[in-house]
Amino acid sequence: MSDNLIETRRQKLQQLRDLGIDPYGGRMDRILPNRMLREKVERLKIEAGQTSEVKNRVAGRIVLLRNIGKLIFITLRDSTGDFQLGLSKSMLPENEWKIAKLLDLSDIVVADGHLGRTKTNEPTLWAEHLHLQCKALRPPPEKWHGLSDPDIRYRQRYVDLFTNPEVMRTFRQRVLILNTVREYLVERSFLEVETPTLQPIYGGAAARPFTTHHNTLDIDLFLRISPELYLKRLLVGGMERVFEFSRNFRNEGIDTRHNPEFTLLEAYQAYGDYNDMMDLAEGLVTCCIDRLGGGMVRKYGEKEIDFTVPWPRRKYADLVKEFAGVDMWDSAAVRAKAASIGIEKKHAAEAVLIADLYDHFVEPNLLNPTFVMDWPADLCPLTRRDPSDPRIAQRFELIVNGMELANAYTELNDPAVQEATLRKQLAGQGDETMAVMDEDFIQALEYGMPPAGGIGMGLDRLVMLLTGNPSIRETILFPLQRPKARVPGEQGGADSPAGPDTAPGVTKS
RNA sequence: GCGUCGCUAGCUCAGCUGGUAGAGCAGCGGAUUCUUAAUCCGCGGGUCGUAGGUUCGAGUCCUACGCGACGCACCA
Repeated sequence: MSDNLIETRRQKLQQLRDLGIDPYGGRMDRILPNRMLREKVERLKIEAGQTSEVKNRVAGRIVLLRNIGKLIFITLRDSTGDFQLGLSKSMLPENEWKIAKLLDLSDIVVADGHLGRTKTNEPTLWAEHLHLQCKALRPPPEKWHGLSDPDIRYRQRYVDLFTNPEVMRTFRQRVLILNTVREYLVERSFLEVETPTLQPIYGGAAARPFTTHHNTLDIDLFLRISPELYLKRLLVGGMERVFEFSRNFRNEGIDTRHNPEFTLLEAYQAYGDYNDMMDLAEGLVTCCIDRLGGGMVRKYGEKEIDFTVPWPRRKYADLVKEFAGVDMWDSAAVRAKAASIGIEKKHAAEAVLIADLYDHFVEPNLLNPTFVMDWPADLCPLTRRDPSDPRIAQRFELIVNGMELANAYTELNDPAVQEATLRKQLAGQGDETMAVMDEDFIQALEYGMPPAGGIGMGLDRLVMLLTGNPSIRETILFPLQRPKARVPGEQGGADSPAGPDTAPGVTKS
């Protein structure tokens, strides 16, 4: 049936073998990335129709193939871009010309030859030798429209990456952003650390966890929802500045801003406070934008977001007053306003109602980066209270396009207050999946933690905003998808590769 | 979990108020030494997401289920 396309390629594979050619290639040195080849053609000032004497090697996947008989033009793609390869019957050894005639879209090749430009001025490597590096058995998607079905794009990201250059570009930019964040912090004496992903007690955020089990110890464990409590232990230990790129796992819904596993930057700075974290956030993001290029005013869908610093630092209460028209300390007004939008939780703490008003009226309306600071203390169990007003906690969220990009505190380092707020938090949440008190964390605080500022920044979301992608799934290489049911008897499939019963000893680690 | 929309060839998509499936690209055969989504001539390719139902007749209408996208809820 539909295996005709694959069967045809299998036959070509056999023809290649009959020619004495290994269709799966091997080691190749001195490969120049396509972007460098392009730059080189510019530097050599080669004119249309000319070919230089300099020899080069090109490698890539065939994404376009134009067969003109005794002349074949191939567009090769690598992660840096495309480059044209010219194959001429008169320039290739006889056997290699036979390979050329058996090439298909998606095959991977290496070629040696001279850089030049065609008569139509296209930078081209004219091949003297052609090396087949991998015969592709499956055909690529449509060459003009590419692969657009999001389902297939996410499940078969490998096809998405070599088919859609803008996808490759996003993930290369993600690498640049993460490297920039790392360098920025390392330059400022932050130590990059790794703390447990498997935790016997989870905390540091409010979310349902994934659970797992360790067989030998016979204990249940949780995949971390946050590294916060471990990083604070390091402050106690004397590491004054620490950060971690933390993969967090939250057993919650999936939408354009949430993936069950996501990457959070968490950083802590002893003797600092949340004002330092605002400076840090501005510095980090600005530095990333400088590296990416494109300026501080960036397109995001139909909108434009202005990242020019300094970003407004607004008080939570002022914003609630401005957008909801309510004094958040006026209990009756808060309840009335909440009721007016259909929020009527009889037993809800007042802080929860205030948060509902904020979520409804304020947050969606903040487009440009805005620090929302000084939150109601009852919403912030891990945050230091304002010395002059205990109702307020020294916390901010950084909001961009109505989305929480970062969350930061002046950290609470009073063990007595910490224990009290955590117990209050636990009491308010009757859900049996909620955390138990982390006694060791309290004990650590009793040994003494320096005052500190701490921040958590969603790196996937940062990549969304800076690359202009509307969904977090466009910034995560393999976002979670529900597995498709296998058709009995069908080989392969588009699912995630390894099942749970993968034989031991086959992994590299 | 709820709602809306979608699922037709390997890919991108048409297919009206029900009448028995189409295009482009890819593929196959042929021509072609400067193409750029190459071009020209010819050819093959489908369990219309799955299972039921209505009907003389279903890609089209109905029901259920599966998967996805978006929105809502959840995510302090």
